[in-house]
Amino acid sequence: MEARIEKIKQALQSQGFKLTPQREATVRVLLENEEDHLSAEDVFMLVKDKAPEIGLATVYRTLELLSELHVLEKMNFGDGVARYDLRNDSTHHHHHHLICVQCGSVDEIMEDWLTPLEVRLDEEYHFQVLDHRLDFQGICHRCNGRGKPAALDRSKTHAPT
Amino acid sequence: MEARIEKIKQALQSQGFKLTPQREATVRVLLENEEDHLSAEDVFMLVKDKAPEIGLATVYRTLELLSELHVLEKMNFGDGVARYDLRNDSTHHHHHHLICVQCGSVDEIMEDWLTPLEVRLDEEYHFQVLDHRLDFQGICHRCNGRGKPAALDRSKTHAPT
DNA sequence: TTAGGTGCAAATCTTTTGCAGAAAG
DNA sequence: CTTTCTGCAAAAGATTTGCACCTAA
Repeated sequence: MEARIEKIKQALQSQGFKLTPQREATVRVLLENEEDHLSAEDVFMLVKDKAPEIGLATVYRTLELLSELHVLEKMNFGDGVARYDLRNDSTHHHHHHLICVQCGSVDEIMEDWLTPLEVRLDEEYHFQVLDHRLDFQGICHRCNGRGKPAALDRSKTHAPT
Repeated sequence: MEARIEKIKQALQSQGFKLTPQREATVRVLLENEEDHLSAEDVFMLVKDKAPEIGLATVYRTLELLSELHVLEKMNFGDGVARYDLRNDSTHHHHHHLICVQCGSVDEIMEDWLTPLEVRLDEEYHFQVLDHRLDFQGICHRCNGRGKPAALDRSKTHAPT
């Protein structure tokens, strides 16, 4: 935990930004809720517990800044709010989501299934892939009663609102 | 063109809705700009040429209604506005987008590359896929100077704003 | 002391909604 | 007539911005 904060601190400082108490509180909230896909409002309410004087605008500015530094990923599941996801270290981050149309949950798959496709894109479409995102809409294991699959054991979940 | 409007009219009427002049003008704009991914505002401005008295709220209501009828697909590329895409007939629609981080263009791939993955999702993740969406961020053929690939000849493009 | 940061409130932008009147079956 | 639909204006909700003050190298 501390090591990851230190790393984020360095990412900020390398670009001339500071890890202020407000930013640190925000980062801690993100680290503590890494399994979820929090919205700015979610983060704001959680940060208020640690630093009640913080303003919503500061949270937005922090999330925006961390997104630009590629510490966070800003994403949109179509529910009207942006959600943010910490990127794991320096390794490629793969965004494969299982979005349940019934309960609204979002599970995240940690495997990368797209490398072969990226090769094809380069060769057949002359497109140089920098990042990707893959979302599936459907019925999750909770709603279809088939039980939790072993493959999801290391997944992140964003519970429905 | 007329045949497709007739089909949409039937989709509306089968659910007790009418193809009003405003809705028809909206649908015609969508048909005439099928290669683009228009926002509600885009559609509104184009519809005004045909029917200057139309209100923005009507456009929003029409787009929402057509999305619910699965005539349109509502999507979000992270630029702050919802964009709409006509679905092709009754066949499955595959949403594979090449989003250029440099010029902002969005090309659409019409192939479906994900069927094998959907099988795996069912078997390994107990997730029943209803729909999917795959976005790649990167540098497009226009920006990297490698020329237009033959594979893109039947693609849709949403030009940068 | 100087650039970066913050909180607050106001502003902006997209989208939705209430309402009274219009259109269609 | 009764339901659906429309335009307008107002409202709502998310995000951004202007500004005066603050805080660290």
